[in-house]
Amino acid sequence: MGVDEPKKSARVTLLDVATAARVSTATVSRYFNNRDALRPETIIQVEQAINALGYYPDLNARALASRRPSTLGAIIPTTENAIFAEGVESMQSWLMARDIMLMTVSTRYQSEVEFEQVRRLVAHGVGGLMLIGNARPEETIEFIRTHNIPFCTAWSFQSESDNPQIGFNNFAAAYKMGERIIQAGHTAIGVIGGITQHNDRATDRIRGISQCFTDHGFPIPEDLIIETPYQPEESATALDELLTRNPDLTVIFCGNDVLAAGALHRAQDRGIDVPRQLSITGFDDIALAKILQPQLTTVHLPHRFMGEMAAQALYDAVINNEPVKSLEMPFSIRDRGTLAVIN
Amino acid sequence: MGVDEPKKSARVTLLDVATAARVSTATVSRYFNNRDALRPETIIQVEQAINALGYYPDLNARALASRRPSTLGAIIPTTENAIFAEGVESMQSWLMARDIMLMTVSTRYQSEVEFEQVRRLVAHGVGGLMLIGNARPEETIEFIRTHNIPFCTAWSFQSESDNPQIGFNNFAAAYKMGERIIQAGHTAIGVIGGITQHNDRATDRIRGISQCFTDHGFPIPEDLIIETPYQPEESATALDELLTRNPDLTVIFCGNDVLAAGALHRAQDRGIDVPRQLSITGFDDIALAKILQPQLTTVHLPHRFMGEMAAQALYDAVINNEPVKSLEMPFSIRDRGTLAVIN
DNA sequence: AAATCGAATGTAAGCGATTACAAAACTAGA
DNA sequence: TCTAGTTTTGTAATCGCTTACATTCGATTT
Repeated sequence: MGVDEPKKSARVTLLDVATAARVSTATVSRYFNNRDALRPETIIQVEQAINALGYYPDLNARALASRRPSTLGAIIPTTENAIFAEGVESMQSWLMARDIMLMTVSTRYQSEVEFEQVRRLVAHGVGGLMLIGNARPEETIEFIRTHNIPFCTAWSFQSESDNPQIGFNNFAAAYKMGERIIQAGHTAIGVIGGITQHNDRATDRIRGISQCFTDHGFPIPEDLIIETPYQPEESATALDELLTRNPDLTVIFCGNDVLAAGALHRAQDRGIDVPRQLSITGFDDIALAKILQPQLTTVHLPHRFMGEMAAQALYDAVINNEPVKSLEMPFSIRDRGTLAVIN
Repeated sequence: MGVDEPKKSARVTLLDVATAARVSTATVSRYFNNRDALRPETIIQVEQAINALGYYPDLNARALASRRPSTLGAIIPTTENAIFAEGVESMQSWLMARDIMLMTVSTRYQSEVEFEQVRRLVAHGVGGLMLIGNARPEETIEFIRTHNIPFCTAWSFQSESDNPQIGFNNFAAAYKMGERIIQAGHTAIGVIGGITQHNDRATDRIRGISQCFTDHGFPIPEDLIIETPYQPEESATALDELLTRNPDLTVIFCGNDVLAAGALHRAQDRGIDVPRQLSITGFDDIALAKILQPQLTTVHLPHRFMGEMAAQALYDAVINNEPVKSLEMPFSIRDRGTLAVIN
């Protein structure tokens, strides 16, 4: 280690590169943003200086000067639920390839904090925002609109909403699952759904299954629909309750896979054979669905793909100034081991 | 809506506030950064202007001007594993309360890309960096050190490493679990671990259990230690293999809970009673551990707490210029239903 | 009333980039 | 050779903020 080593390695700036390459800062900047405007020899000169100095641009400074943001934001309920974790992960990797960073924060299902998080993300300069679902106080969207920042909602697609949405129709998916269940011969159903307050996905799923059973002549009694937090223990308790209210239930529709896991677990604890004596259906098709025993019959959703699409939509909006375009994602039923055919 | 509404809401800047409050920009800046230096009346003036205009600071510009970063970075293997997802989530929320954003990216276990991600995060101006584990090419740490940015590694604590670490001793934890297993009367053990290449956690866990059994006089034959990716199906296959190689195994030590779930699942598929005929242990204590049937006996680790500590360590380093201090986290065994006492 | 001094505020130079606009260097055509 | 028209490069303002330094303002001291 020499004595004359720089102690505090000050940042290598554009100016340093320019000086070393004997050109102006504008030229170096062009090297990154408008290379075609440069003579080949100049390009080489600059390139050498960059390599020699180990320069890389300060993306924040660039964002400031160019008025073109270098980050996007995503606000999700929780990373604990793999569907969101996977979704933002694929957003992230799609965006990173384009030199955009994603800032992810989670509300942990405290919807009151979402607005504050929007503010913070905007203060941090995000050029676009992804939120989950459409259920929220108006002022949040208003704030975003006022500040003129592109956004979309995801994991939900509701024709009645005028937000740009990259999501799927939870109502339809639940309805579809209902049809499967009815086809399999079930009429006595119990429902364990997520908390519907401030959660349009949970709401639509419950609405979907209810509507389906009503349409087919088996309206579900109100007391056979229970809302619980997305935790296995809660769901287990709910199952007990449901079975108390109607011991003849042959199937439990669960609002997501975690809930289904809890119900399955409890059923097995009670010595109930799933699916022979009781069928259980899930929703989301997270990895867990295939780990459970028997494997869960559930609604498959393209979470990763959806994340990527959201990233793309936001990117196009932010970088190319296009309006954010909505996109309805497909869903499908994964028939596995927890839905039995009866008659 | 009126005609004279501002079409493109240009950003409200410090200058706007200053003008409105009839003070200089420096004064407004002081309102945020050095309020004590202001006369009470001035504070009120500025406050009113801020509220009237709905101003909030541009954190990137602030970072640029103050040379004090407003973001930290975290690079994790995957969000698919809840331990990391939870960890970064708690980092994030701890930091957000302090006006710092966390940029999280995942390598998806492709360790080659980590270096590139470090570069990108640094380009995006992160003031500090958290990496997972200590196994990586030297140049990565070298790069970080050269650029003088504080960092720590996490989820691993190795006395032999000189990285600042916020983690736990994987070796010791596995060793401890080994002692439990031996206490329970087992001597014929099989191991299903994660891929050890570029993964010191996986490595140390396997080393720990091996060393323990060796120390107690039951060295584990090499062919009874299998490495597989962290996926239930892989683990299931590994279990089959293990049982082929030695049908008399009474216990399987798994490198994490997902692996344990896969093994458990397969064992049950084969009609093996867990734990009566075969015990299985996990590692990490993720939510899944309690969903499984029977519930998993596993090593409990304070993932969220660890994330918070890492955030704190980095924060102190970045904001207060302290050196990053290491911290060894505790672990404990959660005795649940998959480890049986035999003979 | 003048001098002194600390507190409160203002001025203006950056931070590291981008980008109008201007200037210089080429290229071709006459 | 000179001029007009393109390319290529440079100059300098700007993005929104912080902060060293200078200035002003009062209150206190003499």
